[in-house]
Amino acid sequence: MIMPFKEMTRLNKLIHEPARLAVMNALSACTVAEFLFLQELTGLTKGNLSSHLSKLEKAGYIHIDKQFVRKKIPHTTIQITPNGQSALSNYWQQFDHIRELTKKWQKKA
Amino acid sequence: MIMPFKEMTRLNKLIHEPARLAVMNALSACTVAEFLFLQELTGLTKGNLSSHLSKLEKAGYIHIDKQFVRKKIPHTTIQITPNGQSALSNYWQQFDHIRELTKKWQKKA
DNA sequence: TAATAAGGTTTATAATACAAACTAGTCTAT
DNA sequence: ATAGACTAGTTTGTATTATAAACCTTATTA
Repeated sequence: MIMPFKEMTRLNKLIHEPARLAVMNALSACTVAEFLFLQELTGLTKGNLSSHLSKLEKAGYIHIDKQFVRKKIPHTTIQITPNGQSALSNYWQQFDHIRELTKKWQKKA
Repeated sequence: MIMPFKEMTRLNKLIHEPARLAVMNALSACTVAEFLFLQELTGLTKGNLSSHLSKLEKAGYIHIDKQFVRKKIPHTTIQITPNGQSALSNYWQQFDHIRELTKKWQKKA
């Protein structure tokens, strides 16, 4: 019987963290999202959202575009990258697989 | 349309953390488990497992019983508590719910 | 009796999540 | 025209955390 527990401890933690999981899932359904939209969606504080976004960008999972409306007002838009999409779907695939095995293991044990 | 992203950021983090998620799921299928068995199951180092167990115990999710074989050799057994069982099943319920909503949102958006 | 092993715990450290404080510019009221 | 409040974020400080290294106690082996 294959046991899912080692796999569990090796989940992609960059994505697994709840705030980032929320952000990544939201972004995977949007072609593009604004900073404030993401903030409202997730309920995170600005500072917290900002630092999570930085981490995702550093990993190459999202692309952050800072534009200036009429060259003055900052307006940040965020997109998921192909890299980010595939990391997210890998995460879900792995998670679902683990969950299946876990359920089976529960019944056997 | 209900959006799951705020709920996501509020998942029970004590359980959500991968190492502890593994431990809790393993324990929920065992009436009782030994320390070394858990270590092998999860692949965690002793120190790491020990500190995760302490946190789960402090939360009342597990019960740790330290016995001494022939009054000499330590032999630690671990059980999930009713409290822990219900926290775990709440976690999965919430997680599955969130996942459902997420899938629907993906399709709509 | 020195060395190694078993079964853990404690300590040290590096990374993290988070919010408070800050920045830079705009808008409004007086 | 300038004080005050607002917008859209970023940076900084802090408290918590995950992790492994070092340690402890007893038993076993050489």
